[in-house]
Amino acid sequence: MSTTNQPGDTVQAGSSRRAELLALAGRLFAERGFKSTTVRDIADAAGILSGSLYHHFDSKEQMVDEILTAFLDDLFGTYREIVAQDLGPRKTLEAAVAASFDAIHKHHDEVAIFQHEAKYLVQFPRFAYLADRNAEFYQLWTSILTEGVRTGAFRADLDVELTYRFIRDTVWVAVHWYKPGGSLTAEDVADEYLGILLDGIATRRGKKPGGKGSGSSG
Amino acid sequence: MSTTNQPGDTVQAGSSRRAELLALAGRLFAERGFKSTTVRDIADAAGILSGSLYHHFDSKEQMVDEILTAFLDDLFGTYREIVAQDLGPRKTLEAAVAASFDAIHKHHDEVAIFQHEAKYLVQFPRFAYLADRNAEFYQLWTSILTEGVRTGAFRADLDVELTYRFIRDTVWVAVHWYKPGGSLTAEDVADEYLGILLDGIATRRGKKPGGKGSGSSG
DNA sequence: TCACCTCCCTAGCAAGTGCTTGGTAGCCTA
DNA sequence: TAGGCTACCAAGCACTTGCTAGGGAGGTGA
Repeated sequence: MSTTNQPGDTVQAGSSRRAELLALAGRLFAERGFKSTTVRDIADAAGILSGSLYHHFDSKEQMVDEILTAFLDDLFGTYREIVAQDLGPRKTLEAAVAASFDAIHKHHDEVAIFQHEAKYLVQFPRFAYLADRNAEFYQLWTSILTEGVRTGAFRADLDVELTYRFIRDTVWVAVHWYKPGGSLTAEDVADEYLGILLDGIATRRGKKPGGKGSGSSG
Repeated sequence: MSTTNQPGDTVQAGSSRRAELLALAGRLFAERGFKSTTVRDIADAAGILSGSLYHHFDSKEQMVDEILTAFLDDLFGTYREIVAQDLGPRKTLEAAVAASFDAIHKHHDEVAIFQHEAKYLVQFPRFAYLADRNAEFYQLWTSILTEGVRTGAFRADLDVELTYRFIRDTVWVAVHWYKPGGSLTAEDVADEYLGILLDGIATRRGKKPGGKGSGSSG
């Protein structure tokens, strides 16, 4: 796209009406899924006809693309800031978890879309960047965990790969039940989760740390 | 449906061809989602035409209904057996987690379908039973946790509601990455997860002396 | 031989899909 | 007052969707 509109071009990204439509589309994509949301659904929600959407966007794909790109740029910017602060493994993990729950709070629809649609969308060349983001995400968390094991902040017998998956999943899947504006703030949830993740739910009973979970303690 | 087939009825549930088709449909529903899987996709996978599916099934909905019903009957049967054994909170939790990962191993597609489609399907009267199952699931886990807090097996300051969500989510979302036949068995994964859930990933430092970490940073 | 069964095919319908085309009303600027 | 802009509508195209109607091949039992 050139810097000035050519006749027939869709509207510039700055338009406020465009932003409204994107937000509406995001809400529906998050609720019903990308494929299951029709352009007529989006248009109905906006009070216009489906064809009119194509004044603003080239395609339905472009809508979800813009939503995800903006969100991921923002989220990974935050992650990089956290890592750059060099807080040590434990504090870095705490900050990254908090930032993730904060993202669920502030960008609820976007997180839901990313979580549900990335696997499907990434197969299309247009969305190849989603794979890069996933790789960066993996790198971020596993290096925190590995460093923590090295320094002794985290248990030496930790399976970093599995722990990464558990953290990733638990954090993002919270988008299913976390409601912005509910009684629990994102901070509350992050604190409670970090409590479980770092120290576990069991009480200490003279049990040796580092043992596998199935030790007898009736 | 009556006990004998009427002309025009679909085939009885016992047919082996029918079971094959159900398994194929389950695989596709799990991979692409229920709405995004077309009857032509299923028929293609089976090497027949889409219309021929309607010899075996009344509708696409019936397919997913049968898949979910059979799976949930099986899963909740297992849960009830565990609870009936009265093992105490910690062992009950361990057994329930293990049973859940085992379900992911043995009924991978079904778990994926349940996890992704329940929220959408439950809005239709036919699938109202999904809400009952969710309620039973909630009851199962929160009573284990509450009992554990009462007996002192779990931390007194535990937020049972939140902890329930974390456990539920982490367990089921593993269906995304757990591959039956991979290097990790469902038991391995369950053990590792229980290790994190019960004792946390952090080494003991602030709480009690005796951990090997020396408090290097933050 | 015949009815009846399972399993599948051919052909197609009505509704819904993303998207396109040509046009219009109102606003702003020179 | 002409020209260009934004935002939309009306109509419809090519295709996909779940599902249906009617039929036929091959097997089974009486």
